[in-house]
Amino acid sequence: MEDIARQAGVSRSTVSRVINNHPHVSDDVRKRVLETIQSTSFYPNLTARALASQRSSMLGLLLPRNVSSFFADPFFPRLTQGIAQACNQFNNTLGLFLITSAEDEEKIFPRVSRKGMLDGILVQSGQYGDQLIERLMGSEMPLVVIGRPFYKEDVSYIDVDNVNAAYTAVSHLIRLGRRRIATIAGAANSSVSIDRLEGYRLALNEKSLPVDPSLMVEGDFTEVSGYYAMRNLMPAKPDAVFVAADLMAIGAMRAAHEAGLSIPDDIAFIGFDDLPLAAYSTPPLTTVRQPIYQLGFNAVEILLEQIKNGILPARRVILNTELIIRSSCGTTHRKGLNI
Amino acid sequence: MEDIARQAGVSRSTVSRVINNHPHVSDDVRKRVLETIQSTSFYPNLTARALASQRSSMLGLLLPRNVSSFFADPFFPRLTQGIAQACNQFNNTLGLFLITSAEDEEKIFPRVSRKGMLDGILVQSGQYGDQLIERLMGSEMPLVVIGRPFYKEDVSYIDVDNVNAAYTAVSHLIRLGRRRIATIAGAANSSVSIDRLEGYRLALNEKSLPVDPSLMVEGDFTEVSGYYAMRNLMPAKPDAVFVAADLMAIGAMRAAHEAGLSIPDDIAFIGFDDLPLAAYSTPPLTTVRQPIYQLGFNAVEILLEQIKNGILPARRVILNTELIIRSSCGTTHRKGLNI
DNA sequence: GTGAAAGCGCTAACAG
DNA sequence: CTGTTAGCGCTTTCAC
Repeated sequence: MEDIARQAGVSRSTVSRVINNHPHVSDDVRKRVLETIQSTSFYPNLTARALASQRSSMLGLLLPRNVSSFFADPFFPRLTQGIAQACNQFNNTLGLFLITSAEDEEKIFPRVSRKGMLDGILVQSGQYGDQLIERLMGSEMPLVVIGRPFYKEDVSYIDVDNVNAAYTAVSHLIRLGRRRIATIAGAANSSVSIDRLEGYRLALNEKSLPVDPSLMVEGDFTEVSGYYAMRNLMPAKPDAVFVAADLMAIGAMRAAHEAGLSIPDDIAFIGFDDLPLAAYSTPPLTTVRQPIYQLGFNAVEILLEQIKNGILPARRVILNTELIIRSSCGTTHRKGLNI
Repeated sequence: MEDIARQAGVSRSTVSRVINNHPHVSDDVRKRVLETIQSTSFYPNLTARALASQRSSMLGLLLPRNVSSFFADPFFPRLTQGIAQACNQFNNTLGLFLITSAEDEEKIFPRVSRKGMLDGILVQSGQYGDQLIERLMGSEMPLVVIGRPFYKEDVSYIDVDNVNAAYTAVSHLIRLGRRRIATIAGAANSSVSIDRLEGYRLALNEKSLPVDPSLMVEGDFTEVSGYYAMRNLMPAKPDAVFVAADLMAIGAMRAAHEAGLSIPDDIAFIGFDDLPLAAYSTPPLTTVRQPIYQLGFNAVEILLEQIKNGILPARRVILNTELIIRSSCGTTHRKGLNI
């Protein structure tokens, strides 16, 4: 920078102003500086800039997950993409922190919670009992939670409307004439699972259908868990299943096929996510599309805005979902009523 | 740091020495400093340290991928995990850079290729024609490529032995009596696909079996592409298929089932990856297990070593794979020879 | 509109 | 073994 200041015949301050697009620089000087920057292929040292300006232009993404679920569920890669693209678009760098153990957390926490390395934090909503988010709130770092946190006083977060999504899906099954509607939920300690289960209950209650525990089983978002969950469900003879993830739905349909059930005649399925897979399963899966990429992208936007304007007031953003109707849920049930 | 130096009654240099575990500090002074650090819950500003020491302790992971493949293939999350855990273990921070367009690359390249923000770079081997790795080699940054690069002069890289893995898998099918062995390869412009295809050819050649183009089709690593690839393969009536990815193998088996073929009696399958899914497919999938997590973890180790000791000589590390035999490939073919 | 000067918070010779 | 003194490469008042 010294060099390019000399070459352009100005001071370092002026070069700095040009680089940072400050006003109050005469056009010709700006042009001259820009040219020498071009010719020198100079690029500012980001560390030095961060130290001087107290802004690193780096955002941290914390993923407090057990090892398996991180790579079982396509949700994370997709979310990460949205975040990464947003970071790039707004000229920020993304730091990735996978927290898979308590030791990880102890190592990572001080690194991310003090001013210095990061301007702000995105954290995936953890499991019930997880204290990470509260600890993070205790620090002065701007924070946006992805997914509804359990203790949500004064945190900004972004989530999809899981309750309503599940409600809509199950209501659809009811409308088609299904009456023994089961659900394969996700892990009970995540807010996602809780909310989807809540939507399931709401829809049943609304139509005065019983909420039967023998029709409710739990998986862990993997294909395999869906397969076994479905086998456990068999004795209860459901005529439809609302599954909290496409991957589990695929596994569940595999179990149904093996048992000789015909889909959707004997049993209907609705998944959640709308993975690319869903359109090509046998039969194609009716599912709830959630804007995962948008979730990540918007989270970055919110975080950046809070970094700029202060962390209060906490913002809450809920994105809508969409029911994508394919053939796994059938049309009106064969025994069914007209709509 | 100023404060804690004063509180401990020493100079800042001494505090620095203690923090960085330098020798030549008396035990009692060290202890005193450590105590005040504890009580103050002081944590050094990493940006300042990076600027002063010219080492950021931050590694960059560059993923030059088209959008879809990044989240279709569980390979990436798993790899990322290995890398993230290694970074954490060695007290480094991981920066994630997804490159999904030429503009992305132009924005990201200067950020990562100059000293300042990163100490070193991990880059996923790109596609044929991709110039990113060469550009990166032109910079002075330590670099480790994950996967065999196309132009491999003087780059350090780490890869699994894809040629040998495919050779072993196909040889196994031959040994079981299969004679019309097809393959569903990955995208032709990736080194992974090329190497696996090479191993396929080697095995056939060794036993003087013809390499029949009608038995060779291409997918893109997704389940769906495997499904359609298998349908394209049907007319050629293969009695076995070596599939370059488990996900595609699952899709291919789905197509085979739909066509009324029995696995492994009519047709055998071998996949690649050994995803958790593979053990639970119908039938359980014989597949090549590759140490993806290790790949990532070791890549970090190599990079860190090069950062410490200089980037020359380039290191090449090839990890071994393992054929996991399940029932999708059958035992000796029903028409078969004894082994 | 531009330059001079003072840091940002830490590390690293260099003395002692 | 410890303190003093310069910086690392940039941003940012504050004068002019």
